[in-house]
Amino acid sequence: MSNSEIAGIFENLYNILSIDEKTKFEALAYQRVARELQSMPDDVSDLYDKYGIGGLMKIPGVGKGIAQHIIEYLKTGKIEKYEKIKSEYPIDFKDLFRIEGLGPKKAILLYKKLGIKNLNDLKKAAEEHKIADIPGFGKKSEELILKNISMLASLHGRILLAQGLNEARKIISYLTKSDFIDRCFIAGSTRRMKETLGDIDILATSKDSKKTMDLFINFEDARSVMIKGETKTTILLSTGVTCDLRVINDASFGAALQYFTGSKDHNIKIRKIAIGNNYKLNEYGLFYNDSNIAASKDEKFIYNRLNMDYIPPEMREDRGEIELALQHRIPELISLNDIKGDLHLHTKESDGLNTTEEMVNAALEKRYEYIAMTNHTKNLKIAHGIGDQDFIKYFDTVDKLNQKYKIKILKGAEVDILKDGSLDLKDETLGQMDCVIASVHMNISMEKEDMTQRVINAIKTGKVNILGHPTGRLINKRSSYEIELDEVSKYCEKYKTALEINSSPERLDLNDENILKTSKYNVYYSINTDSHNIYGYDFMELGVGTARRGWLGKEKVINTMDLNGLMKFLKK
DNA sequence: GCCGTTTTCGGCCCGACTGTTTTCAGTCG
Repeated sequence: MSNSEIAGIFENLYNILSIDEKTKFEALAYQRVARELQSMPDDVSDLYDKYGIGGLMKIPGVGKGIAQHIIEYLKTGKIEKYEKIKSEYPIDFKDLFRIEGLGPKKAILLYKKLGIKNLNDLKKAAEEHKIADIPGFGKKSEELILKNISMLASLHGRILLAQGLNEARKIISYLTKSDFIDRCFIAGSTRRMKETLGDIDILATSKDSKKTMDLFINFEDARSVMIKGETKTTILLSTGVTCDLRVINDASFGAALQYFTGSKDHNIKIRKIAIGNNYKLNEYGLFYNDSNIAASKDEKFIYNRLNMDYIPPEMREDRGEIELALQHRIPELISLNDIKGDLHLHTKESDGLNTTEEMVNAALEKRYEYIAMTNHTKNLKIAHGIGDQDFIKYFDTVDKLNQKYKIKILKGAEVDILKDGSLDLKDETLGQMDCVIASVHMNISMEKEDMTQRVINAIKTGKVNILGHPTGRLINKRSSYEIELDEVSKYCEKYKTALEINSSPERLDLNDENILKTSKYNVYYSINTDSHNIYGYDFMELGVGTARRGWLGKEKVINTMDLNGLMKFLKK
């Protein structure tokens, strides 16, 4: 993967070039490409191999010059321009930037004055009280640096979406109990349903912003106050992430929600379009000749005034959605209400915590039309996977419950895909099932070609309805196994195997990028929770959010079908 | 260095907060 390495180089070029007035715009160009490279699903080296320099120049922000730099890196592992500048400023910017309030200019000043290259150097200099004397710094900044360094150890970096949503909702219910706060909404990456969050953004309208901020800093999970102002306050939560509260006038609500939802790249582009139409867009409104025309209503008016379709928050990543909106081609995305059942559930029979009947009752509360019981198979001993005989016996239980309850309980399994791609149950057993999920759980470190073939072999058995968590990644813990999803998708199309969007908080697998990638093919998806207890059903919103980030409509998702439609799809 | 619903040259998002200043620069999102 060359993308992140090259992005790192361009990021540093930005840092160094941005301090000089003469090169600050050139710096921006490098920064833009750095960000583009990091969010791009395709590897630049593949792109160059396949399409040459023209392929590289298709990347937004990449012109001839930067394309040449990328090629130079791919061929030699170095970029001469950067090597030269780096020898002048051998600074570990990434390390230093972990300190809040340190940016390129201050970092370079610290290097010039004190030779500081990294956090270690910085810590030493601060402890020796050398920082305060440097122009632009002072006693307070020295203290802040020391405080931030000691705090770094306890920061967790990015938290899972599920955690963030939880925390955000807790804050909102805390704030809205007061009588001076009117509206209170989740914004930022949480609203965009990003799989991990670096911070939490909350937006509130209030009659009394001072009182609101005072209330906010007294929230029970607040560990410390980082910034406190009239309109913006930042606290550090005990989970290790920060939470921003912005208080705005009710009259600016729509514009503010648009602005604070982001993403940054999306907003920059939208604001440029506004300028192109002689408007000015900021968090207070959409202005034409200094008169505010579309601020107080909801966000939709802003997009519509710019001659665009409304763009759902989950799509706002500058991945082509703006161009689509300008052509009025924003698709109708799936929503949580479209889901008619959950097709990946575990019970006590393998490693679940609840009985089948308890799981059925919980599904009834969700008003589901159907669910599928899909326990692990014998290969997965750690999860108490069960064998053919036990499945046959278990299906009697399911038959009885089907008599008793007004919900269709499908017989199924999450069958292991063995090393050679065969399935971990006999054909006769699989033949008695309504819904077969096949997943890779063991021997996950294989060469890309072998893993791809393994999964394709499983699909080619013709018994697999759903490919479970297709890449096997665990967020913040384990990267996906090597697999070529393009190839897999072709077979999914041919054998009517749906790709799972596993909604379990740590999985979210397929993720948004892989959904975008595979939806080029005529494949279906199944959004499942992989619940191991009755509370797991609630994770469905994470999977639906991920599907929305992958631009999916409900017509592509099999568990939005009614029971008849679903059974037709599952029939092999 | 890149880019163009006017542009192949002249722009490049924009406002809040902080700490350093004595009117502002740097950072952040």
